[in-house]
Amino acid sequence: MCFRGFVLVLGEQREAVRLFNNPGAQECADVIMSAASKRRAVIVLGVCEVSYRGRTSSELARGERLVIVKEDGSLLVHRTWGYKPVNYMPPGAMVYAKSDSGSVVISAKRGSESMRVVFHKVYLAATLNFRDDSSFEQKGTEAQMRDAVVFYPELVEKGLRVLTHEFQVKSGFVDLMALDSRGRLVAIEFKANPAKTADVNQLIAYVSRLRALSKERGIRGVLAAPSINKAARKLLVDSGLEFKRLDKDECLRVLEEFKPTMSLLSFIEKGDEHSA
Amino acid sequence: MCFRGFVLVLGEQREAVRLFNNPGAQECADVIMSAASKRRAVIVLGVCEVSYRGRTSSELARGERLVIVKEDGSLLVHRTWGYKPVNYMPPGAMVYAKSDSGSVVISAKRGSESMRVVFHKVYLAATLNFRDDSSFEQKGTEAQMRDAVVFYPELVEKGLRVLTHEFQVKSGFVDLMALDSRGRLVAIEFKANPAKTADVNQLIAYVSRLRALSKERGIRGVLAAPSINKAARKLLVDSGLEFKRLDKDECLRVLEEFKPTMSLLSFIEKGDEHSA
DNA sequence: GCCTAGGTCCCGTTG
DNA sequence: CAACGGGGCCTAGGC
Repeated sequence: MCFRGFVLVLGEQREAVRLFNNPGAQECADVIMSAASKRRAVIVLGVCEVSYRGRTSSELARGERLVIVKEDGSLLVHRTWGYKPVNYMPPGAMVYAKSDSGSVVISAKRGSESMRVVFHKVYLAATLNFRDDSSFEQKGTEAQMRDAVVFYPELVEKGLRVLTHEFQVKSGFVDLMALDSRGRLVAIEFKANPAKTADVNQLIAYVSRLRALSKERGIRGVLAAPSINKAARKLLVDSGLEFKRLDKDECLRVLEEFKPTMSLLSFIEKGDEHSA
Repeated sequence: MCFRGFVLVLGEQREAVRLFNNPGAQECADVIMSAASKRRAVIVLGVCEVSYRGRTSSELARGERLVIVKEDGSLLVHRTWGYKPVNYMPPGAMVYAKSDSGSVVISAKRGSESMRVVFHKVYLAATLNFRDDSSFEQKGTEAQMRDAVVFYPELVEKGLRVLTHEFQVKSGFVDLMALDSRGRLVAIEFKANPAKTADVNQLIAYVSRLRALSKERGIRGVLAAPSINKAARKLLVDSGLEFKRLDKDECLRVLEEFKPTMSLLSFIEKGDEHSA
């Protein structure tokens, strides 16, 4: 069965998808421009080639691909394999489409970068009038590990008192500054993933900076992560720093437990802001 | 105009795209499973919710989205904005689809990670039988900058002689080792992008390692990049290291010029391998 | 605007 | 297999 050259409207109460089957070059360009003006996304399936000039430059010869023009100006060229788009523009690009001697030319500009997709044949174009206002909730991030320790410092060690977070030193930001039970400063760096040498280097830089600042020799550095690789552990220990295994799930349990308190705290903080 | 419930085949000589308009849950699941068995990509437009468990965990409530199931098992859930998929599985996932009480459930597993997309309504499914064997060529990478300097060391400075590249020290690999006109060792670190403090830290680690190894105090460290940010430059200079501006385009010109020589060299190297 | 750091980073390369 | 570094990284948050 092969139908050609008509438009389909899909969606029950509303026109969520409008399909253009085997559109001509001019029609396809019009569809893209019209969607862009209404801030709607478009997908295009067909035979194209792509060139990019900007941070590097690249050429992609003719092939069949899926192109997505999104409502924020991002532009993705996907092959039928691979996580990443083979070519793209991040959000914020100005996207234009025109017909040029039988081809559809989509060009995108963003600062000093530019991209050009030339479609020699378009099998299908579809404009998307999508509703999607759901929030995306994620659990188990590095920030949440840090929050868990703020609320329950014993996750790292007994007697720990939290001083501040995101403490700025010359070489960056220390995730958490605390005092241990013997009154020594502790710089804590959290990693949600197995700690690597780069993470240790980061902690080394922070602690050496802190030691330079305070002349206090007793400053401790703790790398808190679910695990640490061998080379990293050796470098850590050789540098006089410590590793503390911190389980993501345990952190999440703590956060769940402290949720009421957290809400209360956030209420109090807001109150302070008003009275300040 | 509103057509419902038929299949469309697009593509001139070949069935490049097969469209399923408003498919039922069972039909859609079958389409996905059949495409998976033939290693073909599928796109699905419709109303879905997504959950993910793995390195973190996430929930995405109901909304209209584009889902791409690729032939290598990667699975992307795209909203109508943003460069990145809101949920995804990288290549290598096992993807299954089934119909469950009127919904299409797509599940993907990959090691300890799993993802589940439930479509409450599918507007459109399309299987892609795409041909795309074009190579993707990119110019202006860090490796190419290094190669340019190997062939024309004067890009960094007069009288420089290249010794080796990717020289391993404890803290990593020095991009390029060379001797300057006065016989001093030079460690060169290339960056294709504006150099940051992290890059300087890397070079500091390398040079201090080299100095420890050779006891030679005259070892120089050079950071070669198109530009360097202020803080990084200060850290660099304070650490007794040097910055050399290296233009990407200039490097590319050099590579173009030396292309004949490079081919010759590669031929000779191959010959060496055979004779070795 | 720059800069810093996280990411379900992905991805290739190498030991 | 793990480990390491690059990426047109992208993205969020500070300043």
